[in-house]
Amino acid sequence: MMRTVPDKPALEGIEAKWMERWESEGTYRFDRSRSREEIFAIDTPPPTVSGSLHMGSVFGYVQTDAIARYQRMKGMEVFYPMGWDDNGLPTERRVQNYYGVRCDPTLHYDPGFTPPEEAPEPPMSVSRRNFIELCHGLTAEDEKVFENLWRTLGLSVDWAQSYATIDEHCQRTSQKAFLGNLERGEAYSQEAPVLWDVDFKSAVAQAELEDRERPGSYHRIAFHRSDGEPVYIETTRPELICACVALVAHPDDVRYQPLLGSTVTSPLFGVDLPVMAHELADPEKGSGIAMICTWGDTTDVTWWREFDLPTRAVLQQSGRLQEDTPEWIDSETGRVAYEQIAGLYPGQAQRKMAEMLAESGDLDGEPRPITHPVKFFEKGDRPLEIISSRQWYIRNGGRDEDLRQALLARGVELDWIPDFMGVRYKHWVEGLNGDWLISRQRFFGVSVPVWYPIDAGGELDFEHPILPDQAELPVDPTTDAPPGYEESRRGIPGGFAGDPDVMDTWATSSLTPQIAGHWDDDTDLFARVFPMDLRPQGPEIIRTWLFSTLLRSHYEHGVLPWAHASINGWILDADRKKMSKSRGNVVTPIPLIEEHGAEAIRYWACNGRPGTDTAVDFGVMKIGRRLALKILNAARFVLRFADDVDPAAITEPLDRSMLASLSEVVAESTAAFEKYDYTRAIETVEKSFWTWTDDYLELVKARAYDGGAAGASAHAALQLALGTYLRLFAPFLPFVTEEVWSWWQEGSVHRAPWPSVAELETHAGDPAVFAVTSEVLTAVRRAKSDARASMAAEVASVAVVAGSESLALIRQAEADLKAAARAAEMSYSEGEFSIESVLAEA
RNA sequence: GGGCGUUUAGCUCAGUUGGCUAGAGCACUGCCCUUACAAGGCAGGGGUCGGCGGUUCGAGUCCGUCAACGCCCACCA
Repeated sequence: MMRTVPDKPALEGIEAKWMERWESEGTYRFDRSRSREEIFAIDTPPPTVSGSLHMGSVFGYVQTDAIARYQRMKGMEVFYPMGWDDNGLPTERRVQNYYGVRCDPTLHYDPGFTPPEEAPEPPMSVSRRNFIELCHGLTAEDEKVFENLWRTLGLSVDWAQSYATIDEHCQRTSQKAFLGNLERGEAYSQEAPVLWDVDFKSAVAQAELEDRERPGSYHRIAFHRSDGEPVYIETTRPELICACVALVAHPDDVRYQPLLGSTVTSPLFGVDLPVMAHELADPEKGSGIAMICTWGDTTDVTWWREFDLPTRAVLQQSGRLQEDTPEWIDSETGRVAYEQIAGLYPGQAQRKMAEMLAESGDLDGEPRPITHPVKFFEKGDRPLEIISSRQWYIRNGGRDEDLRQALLARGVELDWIPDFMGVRYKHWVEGLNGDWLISRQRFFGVSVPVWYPIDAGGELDFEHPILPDQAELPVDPTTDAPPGYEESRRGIPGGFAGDPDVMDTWATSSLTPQIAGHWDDDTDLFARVFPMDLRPQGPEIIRTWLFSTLLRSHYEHGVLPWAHASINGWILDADRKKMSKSRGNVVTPIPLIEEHGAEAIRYWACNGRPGTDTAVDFGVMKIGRRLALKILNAARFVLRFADDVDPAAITEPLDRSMLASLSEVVAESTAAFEKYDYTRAIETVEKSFWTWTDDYLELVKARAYDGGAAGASAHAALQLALGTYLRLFAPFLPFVTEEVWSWWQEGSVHRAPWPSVAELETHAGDPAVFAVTSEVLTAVRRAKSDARASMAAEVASVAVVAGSESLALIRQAEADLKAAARAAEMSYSEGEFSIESVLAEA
């Protein structure tokens, strides 16, 4: 092959060049003819495309790519698809803000609709179908931005395998899996209290909650015993007194023991309430006795369940108190009081209640401001309320000890990288307190694929849902008629009603192995890639994505979805603060790539260990760029000599010694990669490479220029080493290694075989020759540096004092050493190691 | 309140089953245009390994404890 080494090698332009070449040559195309044992399958996280690009996106994906590239060179066929998570609330929210629209499912589809140039204020209402079309359009744009980023970074994904969680294939997979869960009794619907976001008007799941510290006020309020004596409770939610069903105190609390089993009446409303005893009532909190409402918090739900208390729900899905006076408030004064707060939001109602209670004398003192944790939907802006509603659930072990134990066992079976991440999974599963709520009262998602019969009285029969035919999937029950019904029977007695809900994003993305592997329509492919090898992901979604994927696989296939889970760390800014939009310290990757180059960004990412928080560090990126440049320049030197080299010509002890060291590096790097320890791998290779360029290249330079048999040995050794280093660096620095490889080798370095000890060992000698020779060279350099002389300064003599074994090693490389040190004479004597260099007169 | 992780040079980090004077890069200092590389090279200074206590012939490495920071979880009266 013609060798084409540029005169002035540069990094500029090579990224774009190889990005295109890899695509056109199908370098990373997956070959599905290979058997399962020959395939390495990766369950890539589908990024939320409506989210912003940030360094966290870059970090984990590059690390995974390094592993993928290693596996590919090792000879595995790598199944490395990319998905986009476009389904769900984040997209809806982005579309609402971007176009200034809101979805109103009661409107009819407008085929000619185009959104206004400027987002209108207030937002305009559009039909469900128009809204969904806007979602599809915007996510398609967002996906292009992400794909461009991934390509720029050099991710070796097979773009032919891409999927999007809202596409038809994903919807079909998601609905099929749901119907399987339903058939086996793993999914069910139930009318129950749920955590409700009043802005999104949707239920949310336990995994999507977060606590936020919020200001509140303790109101000390009198309830009344039958003898007229007050019983004071302290509450932050006086507006829920109208929904109170009981009071509760600790059974051992002597203050309230006399009250247990008696009845008190609520202030203003005059409702009779029993006083109960429960261990969860904390004598230290407030006055030690609390009111139970339906429902102010999750403890209320617990008490309500355990005591089988009546349901007195007043909060509506809108977040307002209901307009009509509840029937349990049956006194005239009670009704008058309720009318004051009817239809208000909780905050307004609370202020009104405080006024009314002060007036009636039931408020003791002023409300006392406090700060307390309040449950929020992680993407929400207002506190969650608890309301009663019918929702779909998948059993997850939260209410079934056997299942919980089985899922904990799966967590133990999984290989966690790093190990301690398994603990997070364990604690999450142990802490589950309810089944997984998967239905959402939203629009841009996969429909819950069921309909309900409507009886003659107009009531929906939720116990006997009508299911679709498999062949019809995916279905949208809000527009499609169920099997055996005409569309005209929708919503009428004796007809049917479609379930209006969609499934949560996680209900679909928990099936990424099944989606990517085409479980529903390509059993041959699925058998070749499933169970997968690796799930790389962030730590914050262990409780969601990892857990739910494991659960679905456990149900559907009875196995772990993958053998290994690699959890990356957090990205921190220079001040070691976690990056977040609210802090305003997010660093976006595109400008960084433009400034430092993709290789530099990759180098930074590959130096972040799994599970270890990593700071964005421009210094590290700079080093990566320097390394890439060094590879170019070193290669230019190596390849300036003979075109045809013969490895059999490698006879010089120094050359054979260098190759022996390199062989150790190959072994160490391979062992590290086998343990998914890519940082160890790059570290080992990099350290060795710098020694190679700084010492070995300097030592053999003169001999290489001189030629002859000794020169031929150097030429061959240099090329053998270069070819090895390029392959060792290829997983990390794919562009520069490919560029140099193309100067003198056929094919892609990324499809070249991973270096082996076997290919080097026949040319390897004693690694100590190179090591000790380097030491002597360093000592001579130090002498020159101390003398403030140029490294090119002539040295009259170098006196080496060392042990006899070391002396013997050094003598083997004497000629190289003299040339590199510019030394006229070398002398040797036995003793404590020391080097004495006498510089020649200037 | 519970759990996990981190704490090593000014900065970012290595330090693999406990073993010679604790390492790298950046930054800093000095020298050097040496025909692969000046967006470079060579050399150098710099740390009582968060505190305390313990095990051991020997501890950055193991155990206990405390502290700071980060993250996760927790029943919000």
